[in-house]
Amino acid sequence: MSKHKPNERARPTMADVARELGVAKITVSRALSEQSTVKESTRALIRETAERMGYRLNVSARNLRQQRTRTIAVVIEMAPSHDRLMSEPYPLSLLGGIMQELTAAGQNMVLTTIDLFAAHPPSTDGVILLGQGVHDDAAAMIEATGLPYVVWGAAHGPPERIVVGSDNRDGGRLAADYLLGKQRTKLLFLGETQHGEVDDRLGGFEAALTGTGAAIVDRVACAFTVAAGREAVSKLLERGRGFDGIFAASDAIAMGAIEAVEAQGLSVPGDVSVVGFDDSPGASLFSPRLTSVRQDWATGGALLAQKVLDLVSGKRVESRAMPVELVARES
Amino acid sequence: MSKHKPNERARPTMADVARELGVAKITVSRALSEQSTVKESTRALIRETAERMGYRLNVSARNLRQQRTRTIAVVIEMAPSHDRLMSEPYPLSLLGGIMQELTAAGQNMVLTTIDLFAAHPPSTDGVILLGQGVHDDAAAMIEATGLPYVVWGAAHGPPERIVVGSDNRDGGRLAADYLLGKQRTKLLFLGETQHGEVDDRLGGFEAALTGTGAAIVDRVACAFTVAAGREAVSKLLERGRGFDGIFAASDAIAMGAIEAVEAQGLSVPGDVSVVGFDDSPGASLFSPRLTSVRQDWATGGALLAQKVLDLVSGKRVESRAMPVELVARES
DNA sequence: ATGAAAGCGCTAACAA
DNA sequence: TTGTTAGCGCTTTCAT
Repeated sequence: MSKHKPNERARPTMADVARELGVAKITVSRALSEQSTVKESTRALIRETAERMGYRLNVSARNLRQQRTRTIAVVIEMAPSHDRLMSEPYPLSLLGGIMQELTAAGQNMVLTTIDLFAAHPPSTDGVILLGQGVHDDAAAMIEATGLPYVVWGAAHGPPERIVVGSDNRDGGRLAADYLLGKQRTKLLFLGETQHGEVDDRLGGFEAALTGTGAAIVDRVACAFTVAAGREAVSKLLERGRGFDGIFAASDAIAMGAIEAVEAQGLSVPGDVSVVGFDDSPGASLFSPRLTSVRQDWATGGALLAQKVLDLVSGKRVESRAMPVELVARES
Repeated sequence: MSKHKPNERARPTMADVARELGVAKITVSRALSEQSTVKESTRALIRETAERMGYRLNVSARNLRQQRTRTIAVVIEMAPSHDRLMSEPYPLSLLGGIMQELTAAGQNMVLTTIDLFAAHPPSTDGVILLGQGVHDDAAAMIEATGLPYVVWGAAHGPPERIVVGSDNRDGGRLAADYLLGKQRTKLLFLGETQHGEVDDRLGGFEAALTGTGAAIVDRVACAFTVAAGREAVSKLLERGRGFDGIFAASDAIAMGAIEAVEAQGLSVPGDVSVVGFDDSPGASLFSPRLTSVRQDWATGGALLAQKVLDLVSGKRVESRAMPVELVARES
């Protein structure tokens, strides 16, 4: 019958299904997308025939025709790994929140690194960027694509950029209040302030300290890992203990710091009080159980997703800082 | 000049760039994909012009024309969340291994749930499925798409299905050997054996016990959470302690079990020895530090990615069970 | 080294 | 309720 193609191995297209039934392919299109303008009996027939022939929609073709992809890119700065699980600033639960929301909206999510995104841009309608990168370079790269995008992090960029993040300044304040409540006066800050969010944490911490008698006696730039925290504090302790309280920019750093303190025969919280950040899963498992500032990752992720989808559909959108909460435990 | 379109707001296409320079659009295409058949000077000119005009490749159009998407779908069974971080059978590091490998191959990754995949199939060349689902239903659904796919889990399905997973039977054996070495003889197994991987763990555990004088005295189906582990063991202990060793299908379950044991005034490992599974990040933080069977997630993820890409490019591919390792700690 | 024509598979717009 | 026509933006094929 079909003189066009001698029955190749390839999968059938709408044209094939249409020819089989003697209808126009637009009718097949309408039927399979359940449009009510097609008679229900016709729809059923087409559905069955398509099924029987093994027909599958070619998503690329539809994306091209409709000029949209129902896909959002989530761009992270580096690949996750086992030893970074707890220390990563952007954990699985942030992704979970994003995914939940995108899924509910029927949107797919392509997960990619900043490098891959630059080299092989995927086909997407919008972008969620987790972390601006040092000096905003990641955000600038995304901006250049012209796609709608939102960022997780600190609002240090241009004011028109949509940013969702925790209220890191307030997190710093909470940490300060906790340490002040423990009568700590000589405080140590551990964290890399090149990172906008960490800078905000330090800012809020300092602000809450002014006029209290307590003060920051030292600050050490420090990666988000247990090892980095341990090393930083070990070095400091070699020249004697000049502090009685620590605010660490992540729980991993805090754990490393505590290990270093205890390695000197000192006790936490006896000699030194410690506050971490993130309330990671390990915080309540660690010994001593870690006091930490909790971020609401899941809600943050959901907000990111909502906002980027709103941007895609042309709505106006605003930045948002999410409240944080101090979880007081033993440290 | 351009009489076709009165300079719309839309982004320029290759045709626009071509018209601007008075060349054919195919030349623009060739130049931008750096084909050596185009004179270098022409290439440079086209590159600059495209850049100046803000040209961006339309990936959907290319995907349609080339009949491939450079994208692999990773299908998970449910969205990750904070409280599941440690207990999930498929953690971030598995994803990390997949991502690393796909990224290196210039492939994008779309992360999706089984439901979303069914409702809105993304445009992909292949699928990595994490977990077959109960009764294989997830795998069957993927199979029906006709796309090349590989599965993480246990090789309980049809033999032609490509499966990558840990050697769970050997993991069970290692757990048995450890408990036997601690002179434990009345053993408890905690885990949901509907789950193929867990079933293999139990199988290897039982096999290693035969003819040793030790035996399984009880087994409880149990979700992958701390709470489920705690509850299962609490219930058992209400009628007295009939066991002196526990093999739990995950570290989270093991932690819950230990909490329940200690809540009765018993000690781990004094009265009861416990082996977990996964060696999750919390295992070494927990008190007592948890003995656990470690899976090599990152390598597993990398293998999954390699194999699905091989399938996509028509190569022959085989299933693979990865070695596991017992990490002996305090429990 | 460059170009012209064709068409990937789908759906919007406009008939009938 | 169904059909016709056109075209999304790109790259393959075949010419020049």
